[in-house]
Amino acid sequence: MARAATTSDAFNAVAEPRRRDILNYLLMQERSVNEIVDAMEMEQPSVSKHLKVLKNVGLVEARREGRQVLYRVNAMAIRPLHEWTSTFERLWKHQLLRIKERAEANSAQKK
Amino acid sequence: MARAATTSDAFNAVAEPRRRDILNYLLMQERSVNEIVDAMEMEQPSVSKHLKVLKNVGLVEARREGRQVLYRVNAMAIRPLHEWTSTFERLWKHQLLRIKERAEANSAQKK
DNA sequence: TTGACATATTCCTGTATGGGCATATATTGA
DNA sequence: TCAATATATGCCCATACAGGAATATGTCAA
Repeated sequence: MARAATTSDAFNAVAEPRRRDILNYLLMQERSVNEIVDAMEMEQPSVSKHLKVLKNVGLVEARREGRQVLYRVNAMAIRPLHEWTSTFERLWKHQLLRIKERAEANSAQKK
Repeated sequence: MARAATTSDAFNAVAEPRRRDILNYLLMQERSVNEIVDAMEMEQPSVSKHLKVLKNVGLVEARREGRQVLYRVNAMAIRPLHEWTSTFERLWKHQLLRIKERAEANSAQKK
């Protein structure tokens, strides 16, 4: 078996950096394909293909407006990622706390 | 160009479901390779390879204990994922709020 | 040193990728 | 209907996988 398809879930879809770039760009407002092309400095076919992947996993939605197609983020599709990472939040907070404690102990010692 | 290497960053590393499974399993405590093999029901070489990828991007750390090698999660490496997804948090909360409002308006109408 | 246990590495292969390029499809206005 | 604009799709190719099988490396105990 090869790697899981990019369209298999949001995790695989956002693994590609350019697709994260696109999502970041769409964060503020919906955009036409050409706006994305200009902003990302990518070839138009590339952008269309990335948008197709993002759409397949529900990370973006599209609507036609005349000749243009406007894409927008569907933030809900990012929630599973957020929730999965949150599972580890307690761990790194604990880790940060220990780092902080150590730093304080260190500076106290230097006095 | 092909897909980015699984070892290029945490995003690519956790795109693989089995690797997320392993991280989930390591969440509670550090584990030897064989413990992971048993729990995940995967072949030992597979587990070792996944662990190598995870280690390459800093998602796990290892220490030798006699014949065994014990792996543990390095939660800090998951933070970038968490922070990136957090960027979209406002959006889905807004979306959830609107859904809630609509539901309430609907039930009020039915009265 | 040797054998047994634990883990890592190598080789193989089918598969899906992302970019570049050309071209198809869709929509509008004349 | 035709040309122009906007977007999507198809094809090619080099690449990197993930799993399976075999084997190498490392560590301990006798």
